[in-house]
Amino acid sequence: MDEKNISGAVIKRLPRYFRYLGELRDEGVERISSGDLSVLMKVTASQIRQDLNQFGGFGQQGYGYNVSHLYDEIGKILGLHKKHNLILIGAGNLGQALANYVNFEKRGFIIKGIFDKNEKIHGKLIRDIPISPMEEMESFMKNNDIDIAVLTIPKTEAVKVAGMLVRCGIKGIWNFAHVDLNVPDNIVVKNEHLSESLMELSYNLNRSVSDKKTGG
Amino acid sequence: MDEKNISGAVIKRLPRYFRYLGELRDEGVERISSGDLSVLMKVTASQIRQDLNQFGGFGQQGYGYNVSHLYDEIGKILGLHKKHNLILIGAGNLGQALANYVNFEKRGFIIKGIFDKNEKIHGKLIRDIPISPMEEMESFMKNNDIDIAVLTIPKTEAVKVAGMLVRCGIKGIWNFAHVDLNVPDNIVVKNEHLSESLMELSYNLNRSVSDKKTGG
DNA sequence: TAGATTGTTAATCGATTAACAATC
DNA sequence: TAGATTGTTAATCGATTAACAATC
Repeated sequence: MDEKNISGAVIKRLPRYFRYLGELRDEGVERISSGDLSVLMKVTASQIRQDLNQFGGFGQQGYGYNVSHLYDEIGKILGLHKKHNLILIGAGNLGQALANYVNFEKRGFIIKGIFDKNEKIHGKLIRDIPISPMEEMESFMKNNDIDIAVLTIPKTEAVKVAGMLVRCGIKGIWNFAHVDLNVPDNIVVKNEHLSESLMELSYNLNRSVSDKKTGG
Repeated sequence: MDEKNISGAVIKRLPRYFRYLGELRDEGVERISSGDLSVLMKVTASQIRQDLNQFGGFGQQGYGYNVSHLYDEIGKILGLHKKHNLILIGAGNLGQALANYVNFEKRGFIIKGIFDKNEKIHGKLIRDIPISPMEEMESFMKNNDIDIAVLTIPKTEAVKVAGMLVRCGIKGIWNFAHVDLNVPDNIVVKNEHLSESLMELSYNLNRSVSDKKTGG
């Protein structure tokens, strides 16, 4: 809404800038130039300046960028100054791993509820949050201002559950199921297709040294 | 080695083609045109033809593509016809989740060893594989023809362990630690920075409907 | 053969990099 | 002021889409 249309390529790079700036800030570095940052991050200085300027002039000629200020600004752009309430659907191994990951909470992503259809684990606590039956999801969402659902269930169920979430007014879905969810355009889906990542890695393994190019 | 230089953008799309073709094959579909596949996958037919032609003429004018054959060919391109031996380093929640994920094994990614520095869990079995101390990693790698290491340890340790892996002759690293590993050019690193994904999702949540664009 | 659909070239679009005037 | 470094425009490079001749 506030900014002009920013390309997805730029957005994907913001969290990495955020990470490097956070580390610099923690090391007590006050200012940095696009040139120095480009060496650190192994990207071009031109790209850094171009990217940051999509959002306004955070730098100053002859000086560079104030690390702490730029860090805060990128945080705001990414929406990290706001709290996001999440629910986790699917309390299997992966779901539990994500629920236990404290760093999300530090960034304002708060897991409010955990749901699973397996009644044997209902009531079990994960970081003080009880695992609840799927049937309770709908009313829970109404009462808890949930923005994001994390889907860590098999693909066969994911499509159905995504439909339920949409009806309950979810805004974003972080999808770990290996299936493409078909949801309305105003709902943000971020797929985490780990097996596709591994296949990409596999492809690159078989290339010659010079061809290789991976990372992200 | 065999193919000319293929762009990373194309490679990233191959696993998704592979998935759709696998599903079509399982449904008994024998052939499909780029046009029909483009509708299914929500990409342009032109892109499909362009992508596939990087690797040779898999189709036939007036007919389309043979689903089963194309599936096999893409599998080969991705290196899925070969077995890959993996080790998992870090048997915390996420590591255990990945180790328990059977589908990797189905695609030829076999976890041979699991290592963790926490001695309390040494000897514990995950899918019949005992968790071993880090000290045994080096000799294990020598005796077991390991291609890929899955790094599910905190970022503070990941850099150090990556160095060890390089010295042991690892070919690829699937890195879940939130840090950029600094390894020689001939080693393939695929980063899985989940928190950066979540930030990207967060950014898109705050955009207006029309701006939004996410997915992969 | 006629129709369908590929393989491939050309056109367009978008993203990255280079260059430099503005300015702190 | 002189030097440094941004913000921004222009040039380049790469990726996507359109178009159509080749051909099954």
